Amino acid sequence: MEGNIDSNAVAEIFERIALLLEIKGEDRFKINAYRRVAESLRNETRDIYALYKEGRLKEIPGVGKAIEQKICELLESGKLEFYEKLTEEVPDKLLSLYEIPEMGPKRIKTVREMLGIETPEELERAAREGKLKDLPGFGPKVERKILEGIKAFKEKRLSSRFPLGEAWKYLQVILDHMKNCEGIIAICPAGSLRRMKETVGDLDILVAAEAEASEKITNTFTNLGIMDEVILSGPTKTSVRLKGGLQADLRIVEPARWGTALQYFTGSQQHNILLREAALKKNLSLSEYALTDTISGVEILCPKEEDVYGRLGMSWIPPELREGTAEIKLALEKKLPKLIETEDIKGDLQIHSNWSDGKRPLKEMVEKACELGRSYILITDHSQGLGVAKGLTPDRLTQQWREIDELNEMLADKIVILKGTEVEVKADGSLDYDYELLKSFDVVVAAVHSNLRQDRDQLTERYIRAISHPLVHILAHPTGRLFGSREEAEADWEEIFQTAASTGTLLEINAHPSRLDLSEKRIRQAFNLGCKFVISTDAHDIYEQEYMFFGVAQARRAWLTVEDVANAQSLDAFLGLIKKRSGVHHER
DNA sequence: GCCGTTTTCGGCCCGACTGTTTTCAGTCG
Repeated sequence: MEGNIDSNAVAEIFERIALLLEIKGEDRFKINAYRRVAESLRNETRDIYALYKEGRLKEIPGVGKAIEQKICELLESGKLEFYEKLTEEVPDKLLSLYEIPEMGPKRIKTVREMLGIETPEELERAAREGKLKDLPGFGPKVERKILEGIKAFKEKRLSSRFPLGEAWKYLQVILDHMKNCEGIIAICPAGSLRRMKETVGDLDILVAAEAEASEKITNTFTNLGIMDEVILSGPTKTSVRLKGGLQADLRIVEPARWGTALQYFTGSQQHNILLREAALKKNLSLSEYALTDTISGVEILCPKEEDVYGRLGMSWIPPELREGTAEIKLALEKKLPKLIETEDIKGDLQIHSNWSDGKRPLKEMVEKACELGRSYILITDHSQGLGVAKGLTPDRLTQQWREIDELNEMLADKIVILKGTEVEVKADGSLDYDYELLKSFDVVVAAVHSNLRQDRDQLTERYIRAISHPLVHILAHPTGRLFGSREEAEADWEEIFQTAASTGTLLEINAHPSRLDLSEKRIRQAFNLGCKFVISTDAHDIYEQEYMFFGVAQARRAWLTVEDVANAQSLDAFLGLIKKRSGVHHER
């Protein structure tokens, strides 16, 4: 059973401790230790209770004796005396002051000690009355910036992140706009977009160019059609706000320093910190400009990113793994897994046509799949009960199968079209087609679309019943989340994944950018419980079949390899996986 | 407070930018 404190909740406590210790003026290395553990815990996908019970908490990077004890205390009692003592000294309501731009630990400490300010409201009043500008470390400009910051804070304009798919569309517009600009030797996204994080804070774009070309490139960038305002612009760095609110940063570097610059701007911050620490152990100091020998002071330029990692004795680390977890250690040992790639995907296992709610005829969807080099696809139009999606009755299914047969004949040397369904899981966990009909599909994909707000136990039971059905091969977009409009359904995912593992039901990683479901954390959790996966586009239009790479990226972020993904196998191997499972269950 | 292919003690990423400064502190990524 999952407890009520998960690793995210523990991370939150340690993050708060770090921030409070900063205000208190504690040793900055101790503060970093807490911050690092918080970051590790946010990335931790193993069940923290299990680690605790097995005495393996120290496996979490950054957890030593003292922090291990604190985690134990939290898990046992739900409280932490150290934290409570700390907040007597430094009240935690001060933390909201960190939300205001320009307010860091030193200034928070100052306003508290000199003016007794503890909240944004009190800070705003003092700023309006002009009381801040005379404090040490403040001044008229800081005071004005703080007032502007509070305004943005109140209007909730700060720090909103964009779904990866949206940020990616903006990126395409920018790349398209820049592609004919003279002087660009290389251009590449960096930051969390390059790491394919499911949400993106801002768009970092790196350009390699000689210094003379900088002005022209900058001008091209700031003349973007989708640009709202230029925030700042210099010879090497330009920041703009795009219409819609996303910030985009352009950075121009000389080609000889491309490797270190791309490495630095890709991050994550935690990854960079650990990488730079590892560099220092080899007497090399790493910055975005170069590796510098700390003894001789000689600069080593790295034109390629591979050079940076290579010089540090590591294999190149895929951006999706650069979160400061275990990747640097494994790269040093040259033991990084070979991650799955989009080119490894042999078949797409969720495709809709205008037989149900897809926008295009079956034939066009199949032709696109051929063009993308798929060797098999599964047509998964909706089942009859999903009226809003023109779900198929048995009669219409028969007609559809006739068309599939014809297409299979016509395209026999190119692709195999499998007959499938995205069958509705009803509120009680039963399926929307009867057993006999289900048996006639090549592959059955089950999905929950309605009543996602059932109570937790009911919903869990419903999923388990569906997964345990002997004819269900794949569970589509398992948690039902939709970016910006629907959170993951509340259910006991650990139990559900355990059932999927024991029944051999494959879990879908839905590549559609509005879903990305399972999330990377859930993939990892399911993987640890022994599940296998498929990655499907859930395409409802031709072009959406190209979005496979979004799903593959999430799989990569969860460290999956070809072996973990059923549709990265040949058709025979894939069907073997499915048959084996059905066989086992038919014997019951 | 953590950590160890030079260390169980003595280290702990690096730089840009801004504004308040008289040589640098604070914030940010």
